[in-house]
Amino acid sequence: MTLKDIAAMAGVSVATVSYVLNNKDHKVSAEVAARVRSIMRDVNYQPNTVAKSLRSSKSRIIGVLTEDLSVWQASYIIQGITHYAESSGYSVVISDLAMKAKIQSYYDDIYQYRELIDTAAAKLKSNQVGGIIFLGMHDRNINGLIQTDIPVVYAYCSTSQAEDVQVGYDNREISRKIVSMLLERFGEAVGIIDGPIQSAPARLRMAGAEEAYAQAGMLMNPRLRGSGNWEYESGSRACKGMLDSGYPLKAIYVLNDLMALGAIREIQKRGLRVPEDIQIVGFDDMSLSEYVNPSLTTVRVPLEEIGYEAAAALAELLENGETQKRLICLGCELIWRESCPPPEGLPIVIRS
Amino acid sequence: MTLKDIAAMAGVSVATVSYVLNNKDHKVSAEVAARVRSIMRDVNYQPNTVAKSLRSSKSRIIGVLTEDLSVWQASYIIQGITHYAESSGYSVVISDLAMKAKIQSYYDDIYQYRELIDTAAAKLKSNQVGGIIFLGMHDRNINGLIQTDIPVVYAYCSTSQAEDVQVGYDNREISRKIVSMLLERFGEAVGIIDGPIQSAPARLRMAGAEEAYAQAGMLMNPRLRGSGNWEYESGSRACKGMLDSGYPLKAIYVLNDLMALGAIREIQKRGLRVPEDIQIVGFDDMSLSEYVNPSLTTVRVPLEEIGYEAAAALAELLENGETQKRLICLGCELIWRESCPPPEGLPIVIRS
DNA sequence: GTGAAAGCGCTAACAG
DNA sequence: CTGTTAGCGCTTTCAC
Repeated sequence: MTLKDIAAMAGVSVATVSYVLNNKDHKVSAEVAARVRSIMRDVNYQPNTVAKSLRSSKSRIIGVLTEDLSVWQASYIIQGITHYAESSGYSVVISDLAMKAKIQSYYDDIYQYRELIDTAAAKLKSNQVGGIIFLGMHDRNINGLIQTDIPVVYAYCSTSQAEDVQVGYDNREISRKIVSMLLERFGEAVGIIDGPIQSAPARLRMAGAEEAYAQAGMLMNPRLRGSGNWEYESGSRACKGMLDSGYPLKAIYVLNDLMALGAIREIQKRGLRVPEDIQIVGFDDMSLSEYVNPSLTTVRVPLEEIGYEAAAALAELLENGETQKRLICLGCELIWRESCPPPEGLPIVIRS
Repeated sequence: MTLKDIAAMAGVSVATVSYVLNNKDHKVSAEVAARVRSIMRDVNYQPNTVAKSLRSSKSRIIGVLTEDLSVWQASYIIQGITHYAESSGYSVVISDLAMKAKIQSYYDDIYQYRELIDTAAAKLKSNQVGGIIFLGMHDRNINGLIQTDIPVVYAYCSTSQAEDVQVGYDNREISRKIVSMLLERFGEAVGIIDGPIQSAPARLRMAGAEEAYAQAGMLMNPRLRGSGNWEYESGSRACKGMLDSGYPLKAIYVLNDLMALGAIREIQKRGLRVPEDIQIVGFDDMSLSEYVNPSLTTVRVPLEEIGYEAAAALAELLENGETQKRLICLGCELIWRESCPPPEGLPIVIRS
């Protein structure tokens, strides 16, 4: 079923049908438009978007380039992208670099990495995507890694190029608020488990924490500051160090949920209880953090919204050639659960 | 950069360039082919796949239609699909029904459901996908719900239409083996927490369990058989019922990880220990099941492989017009962890 | 072996 | 307002 068929059935030319299809109302009389439209509906006509974009050389296709599709955040972000796409007549094609499996130890081999990306971006382009949303694994800084002449939006990752449009979330402010709350309740007895030193989000979260200390006129006790690599075991280790230091410890802000679980395990291993003896706040709100024992108080990152906003920004770029929003920063929210119950039991809202 | 440009640079016609692009070796002399190829390489030529599929009216695009992208299994399966696609020159476009948010309580309103699917499938078709992989939420039976004239492969869901090609995993056999192992070790003191009655996989898992009982010449104690709705709370409830029955209980096979966590919580609440007092085996190997306390012994479903095989089957359908494999059933494996340690400490392999 | 040319389904001048 | 027409980049038949 093509434009031509519709045209024949309606007794008009293909041009006319094309006009009504594209809502060029001023080019076609109301009655003809109505007739054509009704025929389209009757035969359930679906325009061939491929031919359309071939001819008009502009496409309503969003390319999504993921560093690794299997990181748990990816599907939520992509759902946000498809949500926007479906509500705005875009379609989305996916390309997965599968970095975790492909380069593993070469993780820092920037050249191999660049080649992978270039190939994938080229393939995407040959599929006539109008632009690309790059979905990072969020730690690495991906300055200038993507070489292409179509618009790119960076989601859940960071670039330091000012002209890049990127959408992320507010690591710093939510951390400041959480640590403020913790300091107010537990004073000196607050610990922190940091992420890896190269991680941009970890640095931002620590900056927020330090701001909270400064505002409280307090100093961070270096013995109550551990550091991990985002993995479970490293959370246990860091927690062990803090516990062994002998300083009073009533609460720990752990910069991700996995390390928080590791920390909880270490605490419980020593016969201490969470939250009665030590409270724990994590970061990420992974899907199971609600179901562990004790359930985890943690920061929910607006993943779906990140995807949605990234798609919206790309669409704007595609349609207007530019965006105002270069740096979209979305707010997070603390989700109160058992590992750190809200003060006095009333769940005050902590949100950035 | 188009075929025409390449042709001009090589001093040949577009037809010739097209021949070498498509490796029609017998239609073009070796030297011309070599010259053209080197030019293509020099200018980094990327054929326009859209124009290609428009002209040849066959596409190397796989449409993935997900019932809900945010269920945790989806991203692994899709990674399998993209893995196959990338290694075989296909691209993949995604459409998400987002059923969880869109129809919620209308979950069983088959008509609204069908309309959603039809719309999505039509959109996919208008994007010129060659075929569709339908990614189910796995419980529902989706007989004849997809109406389209392009090939469809059903992944992680079930159809009872014999002519449909579907790829799933072996619920029954792995369950039989697990329950056999449990009966051998704990005799009468084995409980089971079932899934919802309408669930096809739950029925298969129960069938495997019953087979194990039959082979052992034993009968399932109805008081040690609970039933849930896959959710955490229902696992606690079912476990409570079994514990309250007063029958000796040394191990429970819980048909998914979430309910298994609920069951563990109930057990611990009563001051009993897992695995010392009661052992637990789950099903799914969700990403966090490794990190809960105690870590969960559970069944790993070959999600990536399901995606890969589904894509391979679709590709075969697209390229040959048919497949031998109508019903691809992949094996699962029991992952030994703390909640049910391997007998005698040596991790025997239980795999279907 | 190679090339000219028709046309996939659609858009957008341009002419009427 | 409506129709004619020339392509978008590519494949493929048919003639040379």
